[in-house]
Amino acid sequence: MVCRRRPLHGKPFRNMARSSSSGSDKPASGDTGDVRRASTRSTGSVTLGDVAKLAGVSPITVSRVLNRPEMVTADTIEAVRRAIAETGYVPNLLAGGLASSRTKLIAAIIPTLGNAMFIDTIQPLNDCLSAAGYQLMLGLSGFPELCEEDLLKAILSRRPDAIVLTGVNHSAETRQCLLAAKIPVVETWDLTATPIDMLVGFSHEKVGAEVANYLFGKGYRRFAQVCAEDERAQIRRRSFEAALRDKGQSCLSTVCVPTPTTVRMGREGLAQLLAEGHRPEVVFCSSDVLAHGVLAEAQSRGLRVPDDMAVMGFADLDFAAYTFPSLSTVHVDRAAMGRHAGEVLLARLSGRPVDKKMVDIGFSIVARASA
Amino acid sequence: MVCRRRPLHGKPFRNMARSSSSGSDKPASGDTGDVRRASTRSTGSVTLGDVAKLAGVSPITVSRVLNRPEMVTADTIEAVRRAIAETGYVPNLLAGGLASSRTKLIAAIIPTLGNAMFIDTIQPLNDCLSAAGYQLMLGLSGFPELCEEDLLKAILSRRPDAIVLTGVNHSAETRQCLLAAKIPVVETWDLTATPIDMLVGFSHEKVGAEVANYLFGKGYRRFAQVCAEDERAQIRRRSFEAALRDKGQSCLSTVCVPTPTTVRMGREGLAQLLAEGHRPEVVFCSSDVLAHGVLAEAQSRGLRVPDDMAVMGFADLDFAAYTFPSLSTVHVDRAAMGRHAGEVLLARLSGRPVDKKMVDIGFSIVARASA
DNA sequence: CTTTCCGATGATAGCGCTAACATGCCATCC
DNA sequence: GGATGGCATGTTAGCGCTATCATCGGAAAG
Repeated sequence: MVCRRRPLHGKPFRNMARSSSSGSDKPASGDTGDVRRASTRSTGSVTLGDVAKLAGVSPITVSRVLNRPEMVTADTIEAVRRAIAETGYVPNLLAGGLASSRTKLIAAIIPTLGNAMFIDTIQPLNDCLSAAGYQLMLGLSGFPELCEEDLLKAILSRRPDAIVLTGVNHSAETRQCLLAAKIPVVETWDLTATPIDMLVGFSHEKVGAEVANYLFGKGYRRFAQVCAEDERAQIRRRSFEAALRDKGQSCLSTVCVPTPTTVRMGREGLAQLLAEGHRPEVVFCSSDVLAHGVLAEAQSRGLRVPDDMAVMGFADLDFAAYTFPSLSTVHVDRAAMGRHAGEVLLARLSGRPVDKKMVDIGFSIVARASA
Repeated sequence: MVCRRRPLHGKPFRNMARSSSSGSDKPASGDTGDVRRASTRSTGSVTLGDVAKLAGVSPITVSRVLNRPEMVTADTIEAVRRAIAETGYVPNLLAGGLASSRTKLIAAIIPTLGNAMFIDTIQPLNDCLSAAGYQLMLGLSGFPELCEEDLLKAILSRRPDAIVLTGVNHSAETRQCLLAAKIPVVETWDLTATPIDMLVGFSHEKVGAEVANYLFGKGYRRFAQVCAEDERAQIRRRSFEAALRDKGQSCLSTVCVPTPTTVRMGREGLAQLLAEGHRPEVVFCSSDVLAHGVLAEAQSRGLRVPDDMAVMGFADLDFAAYTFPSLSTVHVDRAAMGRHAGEVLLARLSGRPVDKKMVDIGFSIVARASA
């Protein structure tokens, strides 16, 4: 049943004798009595060597079956596969990565899991990478970009083959670490003239300006905002205000809320605006989640949306088209960002050239019922 | 300025000579000319040995400064820290993990990132673990539990120190792998009489039954459901129906939708129920997201909630209290599940005994405006 | 003053894997 | 028929780190 291997090259199969010094070693009395002296450090788990012994080949051949099967004949593969199944061997990627300097690990740093925006980028990134045999490791920076460097070092200590970052503002030390690691880097969710390596994002400045244009064009004049404290949201907010000024308008008031944003913050944000005595015709929110809260608060007060007050969101999250009334927002192709990041990384890692190192995926205003 | 180390024990400091065979090695001519002959495989990055040389100590001492500083005197630590900063050394956890069989990596498998329920468990788990110096690695199984085993093997090949699973239904092979890995395991989000190792969850059967009791008690009689196809949702659904039967009632209709659930599916689910000619008094949804969609669809049709139709959700996601009308639902302390999982793992990993290997964290009905 | 012990540090030998080169076999070529 | 080359496989030597035990100097004990 078991495919017995011929003794290749007439040499008796002998391996795993790693104990004695590399010079002339006096063989153990029986020669075949190659008793693997249980090292004090042995972990006891099945190793590639165990599989090799069972299959009657050398360890490197097992390694090849797993990593470069095209180098091995069909029946060797068969014998090795059988041995792997029989032993329940699970490769040790720590050892493999250490030896080859390739870990098949790609890290992505996002601010939080609590924001569906980033998740929608990560999911396709993960799909793309795992299809190519890479594993994605997520790092959560928490929004304050303070400890990004520590997180990065923790991640780099696992020697990922590449890394995906959210945002483009990184400390000098962070850039330094990344450069020193000499691995492909993709920054996402924003644009900059000075990317570390590769980049896929869109202009938050333009978003703010275009939203201002859109709302102004629809005839709204009394503007307010509920805006998250995160960096990119603040960029949108400022360019929104700047664009209004260009039209001789201004923003009545802006309520700032912490990140990640919640529906509750949206409700309380509108409540605060109204409590301050403002009666905005339209509220621009830095996320659809906030917009949803504003919508709920408006309804609970009997305000009709958009007639009494219009609401504009950002991101076009999956629910935006299905709230009542449906949410006008800014569509960002988050999945495309993730896919693109995955593709350029895979290209780099397989040695293919990457033509466009910087990609602006743009955005579009989605006019629905709420504004 | 630099704290020069005395030559301990009068021996000249000599290390990193790893090239020649272990037997008698003829020293390079000048003795001090210990030129590190660039190996063909050298990765070029800063190693612990480089730091050691700069600090004037042995590599193992640097290792101790990083991992067990209590074994090292204050000024040695100081010298090593300085050398680390100067060289920009980033430890290689592949090598460290390989040597010590401890990776400081903990893996968690969840079905999807698209469901806020699981995220809310993962976030506190992550916080808890990273505070203890562990890193969390997420694995996404996708809902069909088909390839869980492959994912698990990919994860185990990185030799995590422990693993967190979602759900309790695992294939025989999966259990086998886990047992063979000999690491702590926590199953979450469900209960079972036969956990692999440790467990923290709640009874989905009881949820279904109690929701039936609650809604029946409020006087509703015409029941319908919109229910995700996932395993645990189906358990809730069946026990909901069983409990209704016990009261001589029945469920008019159940619309099943794929996972992860979206607001859209909720809207379409209610639309389908109504199109089929049902006029339920209350709709029990397998997630708050679906419930939110049902709410929106009801509003868009001018149905008053809960007067014309009541809606019940599940999970008590962060928005549930802030929709309009606010959502009656089943509260599950997802964060506590994550914290608990983290705590028992950390206890195990630090050798402390875990008294309660199985924990039922329970749930509670939250009566708000919608039902 | 010697012995004992302890705390700080070092030398050695792997952890399990793969890069790089070596080897043997066979088919092909002149 | 020997040289040539290509292919499948094997041997050797690390990858960078830590477990383990050895060692050393000095404090405590006798």
